[in-house]
Amino acid sequence: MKQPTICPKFEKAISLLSQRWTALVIYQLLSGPQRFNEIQSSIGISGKVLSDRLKDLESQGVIKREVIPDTPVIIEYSLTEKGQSMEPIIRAIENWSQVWYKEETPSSDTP
Amino acid sequence: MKQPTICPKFEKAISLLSQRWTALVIYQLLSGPQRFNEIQSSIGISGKVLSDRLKDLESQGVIKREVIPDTPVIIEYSLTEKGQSMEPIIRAIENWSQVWYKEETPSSDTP
DNA sequence: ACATTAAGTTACTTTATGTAAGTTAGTATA
DNA sequence: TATACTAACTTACATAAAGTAACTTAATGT
Repeated sequence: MKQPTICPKFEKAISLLSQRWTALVIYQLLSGPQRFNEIQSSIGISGKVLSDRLKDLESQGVIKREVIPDTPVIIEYSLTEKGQSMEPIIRAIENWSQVWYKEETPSSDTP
Repeated sequence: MKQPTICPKFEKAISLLSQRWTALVIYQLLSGPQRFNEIQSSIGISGKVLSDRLKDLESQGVIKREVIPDTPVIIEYSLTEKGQSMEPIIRAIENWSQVWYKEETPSSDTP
């Protein structure tokens, strides 16, 4: 028995953002257009899932895929206006995380 | 080869929010303390996963679980200060969704 | 005594994600 | 000319997360 009374637009946005990696991909592209391998190595996602996500985000109009006929061909992903307009969401998350997560000592320099 | 250069605090926040249902649970609790079944039926989540999420969010200090010794006992979930402070994130998502998703005609009243 | 309700839990199935190897096209190097 | 190399993916297979439905427990209510 499902009777979610939640606004369908909001639900769509939530289901987009609560897919794993989606927010990180968008975050990454906020710093400018990037290529497949750049995104992959900077956020540590598997090629398979990144490929899925990029297709998905492209079909939703959040990012665009551009083929640059260099040799060999370069494929560049960037945010559309729709994607760019998600910046406030990402910044809100970033801001919250700075307030609520305390510094750790992840460095194992001194054993 | 993983070398994510992303701020660990931000990553934590993202991994919290990109778990399915997490944002909707928080959204739901923004309108006040609620009981298990209320949350379940309002967002359409399964009991199993809601149970998981509530434990998770509680252990992360985002929500609190309160046992009210009525008869039978009432269990009420509400946002902590940490949880409450996620409101700007949720509102940013809400706002974006209103701008970027156009009205649909989900009603099948007129075939 | 039997049914009902809230708040879960359990067992099992389906879907999503991860891993690693393979593909394709176009050079670059031996 | 043959072998290597790189970017951008795919594919096949393994593991983890989510969904479904039935079950549990404790305390009523009929």
